[in-house]
Amino acid sequence: MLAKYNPREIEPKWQRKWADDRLYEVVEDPTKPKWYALTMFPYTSGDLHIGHWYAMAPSDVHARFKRMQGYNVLHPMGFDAFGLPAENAAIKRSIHPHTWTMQNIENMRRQIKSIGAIYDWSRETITCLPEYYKWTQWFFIKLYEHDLAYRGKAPVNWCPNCQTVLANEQVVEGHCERCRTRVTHRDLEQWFFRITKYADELRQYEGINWPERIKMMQRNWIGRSEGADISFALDYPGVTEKEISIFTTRPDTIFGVTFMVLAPEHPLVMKLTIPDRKAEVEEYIARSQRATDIERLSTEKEKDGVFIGTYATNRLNDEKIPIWIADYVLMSYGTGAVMAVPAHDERDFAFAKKYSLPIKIVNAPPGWMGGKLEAAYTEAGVIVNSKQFNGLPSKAGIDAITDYLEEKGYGGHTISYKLRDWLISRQRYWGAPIPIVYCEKCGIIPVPEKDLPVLLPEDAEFKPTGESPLKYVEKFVNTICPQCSAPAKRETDTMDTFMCSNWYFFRYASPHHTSAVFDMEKLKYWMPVDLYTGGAEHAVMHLLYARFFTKAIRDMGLIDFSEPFSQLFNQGTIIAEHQKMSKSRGNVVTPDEYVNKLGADTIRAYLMFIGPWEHGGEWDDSGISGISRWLNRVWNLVLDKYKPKIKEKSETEKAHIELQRVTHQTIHKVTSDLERIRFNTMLAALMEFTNYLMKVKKAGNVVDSAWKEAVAPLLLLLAPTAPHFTEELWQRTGSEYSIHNQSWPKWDKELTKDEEITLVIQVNGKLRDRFTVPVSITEAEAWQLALDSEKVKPYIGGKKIVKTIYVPGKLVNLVVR
RNA sequence: GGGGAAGUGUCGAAAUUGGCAGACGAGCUGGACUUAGGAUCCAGUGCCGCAAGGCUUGGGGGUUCGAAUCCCCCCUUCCCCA
Repeated sequence: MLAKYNPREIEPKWQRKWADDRLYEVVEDPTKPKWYALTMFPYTSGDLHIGHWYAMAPSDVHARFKRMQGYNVLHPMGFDAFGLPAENAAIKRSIHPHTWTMQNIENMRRQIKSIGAIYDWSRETITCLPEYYKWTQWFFIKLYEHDLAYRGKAPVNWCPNCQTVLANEQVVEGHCERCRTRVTHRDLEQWFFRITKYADELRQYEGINWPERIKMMQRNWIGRSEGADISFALDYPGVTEKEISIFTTRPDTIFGVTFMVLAPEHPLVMKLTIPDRKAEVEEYIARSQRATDIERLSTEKEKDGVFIGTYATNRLNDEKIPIWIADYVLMSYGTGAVMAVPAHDERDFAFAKKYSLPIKIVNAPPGWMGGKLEAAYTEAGVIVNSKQFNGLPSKAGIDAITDYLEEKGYGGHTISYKLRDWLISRQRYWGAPIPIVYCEKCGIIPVPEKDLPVLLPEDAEFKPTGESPLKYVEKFVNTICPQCSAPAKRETDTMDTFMCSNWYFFRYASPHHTSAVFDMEKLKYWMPVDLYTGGAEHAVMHLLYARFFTKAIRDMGLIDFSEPFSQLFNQGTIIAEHQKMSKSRGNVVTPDEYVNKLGADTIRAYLMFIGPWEHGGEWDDSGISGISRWLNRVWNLVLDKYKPKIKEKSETEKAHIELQRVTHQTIHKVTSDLERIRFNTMLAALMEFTNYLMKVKKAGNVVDSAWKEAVAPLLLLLAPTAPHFTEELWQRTGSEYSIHNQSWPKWDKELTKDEEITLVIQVNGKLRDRFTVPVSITEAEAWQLALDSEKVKPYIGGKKIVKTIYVPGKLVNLVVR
């Protein structure tokens, strides 16, 4: 009686053996080509769901494939362990964030191990441990020393009811996530990284293989636009500012300015508002704070605003123009002020119509006779009503007018980005403390390297106060100045967790190195990452920050490459009940019960089979039995003894050649699908191969050695997908341990060649007949076949053949009339 | 609103990139075997039609001998926007 496939028994057995043998521990080996395969490390939320498997299992399959191809493969795993949920758990359930996080890691590590991946656990990296965040702090200081970190004022989300600062993700449609109170803003002194310095370089993707989609998203995020800064004169009693600066991409239309619009939160608004408009302006500002940026920028929403009662002067024609505020101008973009040219901007046009503001045409559309415009004319035209610039095409006008402004000192060429400097201060406990000391005498002093890490004190209060909990830990705050030894205070904000995930992939190269941030030799061997896989939700922030960081430390001379991830691949999202899986929605699908019932190998294969990896999709376990059945068939196919019905080789020639051909075609197909990251079709090919082998087995028409030559590749090709299953079969068929140390099968191109093809006969492009013919068929023979076909004759009888098309190996097409 | 991706059987999806539409699975329908199982094996399964045959890749138009694939317009869904 044949032993049954029992994953519950064999999976833990092999996992134990692989761990005992340290099969997947990896060391630098200059004799082998390296392959660094990285999956985005998970946040320590507590438990793993099927979405984590979807990220980890297929990438492990690819890494295993590379390993069998002879690469020295680094495939590490770790945990993104700092962050707000740990602190919320502390507040809600009185459990210390450290305890909560480490417990979660324990659980998640156990769950991840059940996948059966080749993770080298000796390299595990956890961002909330001092041995890691010491170096996060070290990098902060490097950035500070290179003028890439600075302090500045920035608004934070503030809940007046909870009296606390809120992270963006805690603000839901303008309200506090916890108490539903309307969120307001407050200015705080905070730390920034000067990512904008790299804005232009970050738009370039030379030498890296990234999805167009992600590059597009990053470029949009950076949002470069060329234009001009132009200052308008101000003269308002009691206000020291004598000018106001705007950014525009259309300086060629400056003579058409009929009003100016400031963002409601522009610092000059309250200073410039005349007394009897104050109430109205204040009310508008309050109202605009409720809208999100997306709502404010929507062209569907009717533009509204308020005149603040003051005028600015257009220095090019000395016209006085009224200053308005409107929420379609954002403080965060450009200078927070725009010159409004209603004739040539859609939003300005709508605004001018609504408030009956003048519309002055300065850029004439082709054939314009001086009449009024029905809508804003935003295309290129010819400059009119603009003094000495009249007659210039608008494109040339942009330069001419900007040059003139520059000459007069009223402004000049500039490039504006949507990208803002990266605010990294968090008024939170559970993060890496910013290693800075404030001394009354010496000012801002970075903590010296020898004093790192600045440890998070264990005994902080996590009650929401609106300030960092660290502020109330006296032992932490009070220190001495590293420079003059006078009493001083520590910075109490912690760093954004994106700073931790910014560089973890560097750490895996030498995770336990203590004398420096990296072991340079090892770093040089492994970096950059050859294939980085993860969800598209990190398209901008994490991936952009990691690129910025890499370029920044390159410029410090720490490394000599510019891009951390040579290839990027985004898998899709697994959803459940038509929504993203999340604890709060209660639709989390846990893999544990599936592992228990069906085994990891089945789930690995199923996740890859449901569709292209980049698609993701609804979790639906109804199809999983197809994989189960298939693996059971393979199990029986391999273990149930093959009984050839023939003895002499000559009899078997034709069947043997065909078996070889199918085998080699399968090797070719599986290899190229793995290379292209098309796991679903790879599995379909393996299933077809299995079906074919079942037929051969039933027929018994090849000799035993030929059979074995086909079964071995089947197991090897399946090994990355079903590592435990194939290891067991490999052993049971008496082969040498471990299957995972075997070489990837190679195909012989000669053997893959078909002897016969299907020749398709078309008439006027429509299929009329088909023949199985030898590949060697000549064009003349093909035509003979077509013309003699009984099925074709009725379609050509009595008609004239006007054209013939012959596609060798595929079809003939007769065009008749 | 802007930017992006995608629409193919009952369902998940294939189609080596302009050349046999629906591979491989799921489901369903028959059948075989039966120590009655949600097991295994065999056959069938896009739609209309008794058939010959016709129709069919969200809808409409176009290019081409030939279009799921390329171009234009429209519709729908999903993703991203500190």
